[in-house]
Amino acid sequence: MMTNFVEEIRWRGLLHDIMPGTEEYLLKNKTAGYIGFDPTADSLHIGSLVQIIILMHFQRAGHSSIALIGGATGMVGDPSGKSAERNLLNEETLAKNITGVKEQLERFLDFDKTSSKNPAELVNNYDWMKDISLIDFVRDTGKHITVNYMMAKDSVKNRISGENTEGMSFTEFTYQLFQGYDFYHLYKENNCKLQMGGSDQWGNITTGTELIRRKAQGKAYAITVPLVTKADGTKFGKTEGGNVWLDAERTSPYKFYQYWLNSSDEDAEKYIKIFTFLDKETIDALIAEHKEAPHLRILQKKIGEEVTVMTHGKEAYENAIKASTILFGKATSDAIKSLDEQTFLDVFEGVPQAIVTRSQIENGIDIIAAFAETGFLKSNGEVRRSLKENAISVNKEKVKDDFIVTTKDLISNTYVLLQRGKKNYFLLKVA
RNA sequence: GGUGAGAUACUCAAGUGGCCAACGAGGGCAGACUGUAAAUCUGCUGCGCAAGCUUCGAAGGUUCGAAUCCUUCUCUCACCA
Repeated sequence: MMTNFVEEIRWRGLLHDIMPGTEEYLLKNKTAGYIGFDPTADSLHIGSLVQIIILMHFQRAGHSSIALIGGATGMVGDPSGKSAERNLLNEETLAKNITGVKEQLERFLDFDKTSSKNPAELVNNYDWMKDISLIDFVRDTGKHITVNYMMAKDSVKNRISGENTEGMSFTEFTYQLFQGYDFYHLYKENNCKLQMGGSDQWGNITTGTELIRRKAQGKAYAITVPLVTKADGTKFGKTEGGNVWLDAERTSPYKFYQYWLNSSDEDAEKYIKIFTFLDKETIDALIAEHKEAPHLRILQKKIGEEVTVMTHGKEAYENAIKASTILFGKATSDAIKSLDEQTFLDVFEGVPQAIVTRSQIENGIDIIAAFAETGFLKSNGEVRRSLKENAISVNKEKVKDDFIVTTKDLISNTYVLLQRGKKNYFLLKVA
């Protein structure tokens, strides 16, 4: 049984553009739809999460979702939304990226043919592109699309006219034909009638529907989703530390959770619709509740929970909560010492460290030396100043200038947590 | 190639012989407040506990004393060609 996929993404604010007739067609026919993922890195980031979620909705609505990995198109480079020529990836990197992206998609989409009634499918366009010769491609595909048509696309226009004099290589110009061919291929082989993607993909997608119309006299559909934005105008999915990745190695579950938790109220109302699968009533209730008591940040916590559990699993989510409580709550040094070493390291992943010897700590390290000589703070004077400001903590407890760091302060018998202010952490590690 | 202007701390920018570790603004950091937010208020922002030490494009020089005057060099900008 199919549900109204278009209506579902519409109320969630996930519908940017839709080809006329798409909604009606999807209501009457079970079909397949696809979204392409370019393997530009060995992990996807939360920007791609939107596309993944669209595929999940599509699958839930009773259709078949196809995730396409751009093994071939990734070698060409999509000019959409780019003002300058892209660097090409070498094959080795590309292979590694494809593997990484594949693994991540599997966490979200059900590809299992035995358990699922309408399993999702994972395809790599390299599989069919690699065997097409240039002559075949030019004769069989290129013949159907005019250069005039291709030139009219924004992604091309922006690069060959106006202010931008950088120009565009033939390689990138060809990209839309590659993507169009993918759609044609899936249309023929997988009964795929719909391509979805970010709003910048509209041009590339319609090249595909055009190709299908001319080459196969068929009708195919297109839907694009809006770019996720932040109310303050900064880029979604970026922190000072860089992208927020879906890979736990690159962005720890703790940081991942924190990213959502730190959403502004305004963004949170949008995000809960986009990134969670909660139904409308639940979301409306949560929004109302949040407005009553904004300081409790009900929305942010819920989004954090849903998305973190979906991406990293329940256990990782609970650890993230525990870590957050310790870092930002009124944690005592006892609570910190109660952490097992792994959780402790996860929480303080990326925190700078310095090595001290066991004998040093057994003799006791003067608080000024502990902060200055380890390189945490720049000078003794800075430590003294911070002490005066009451900004120095050891294991989450404020200390005075006569404090001596000794073995009793060790966590897991190995670490001492130094802190200046609320957000600057530093670890002493006993070697 | 010619002429002129300039180079001061993270950034902008005062200072034109001693009162200059150098006004002010922004930024940054911290404290209070708060929702791990924003706004606001307060403090700090070369090293040193201090005496003091090292800083104003670089190197020399004048002077009791130089960011400030002189010489050379490097770089930047403007105008001319």
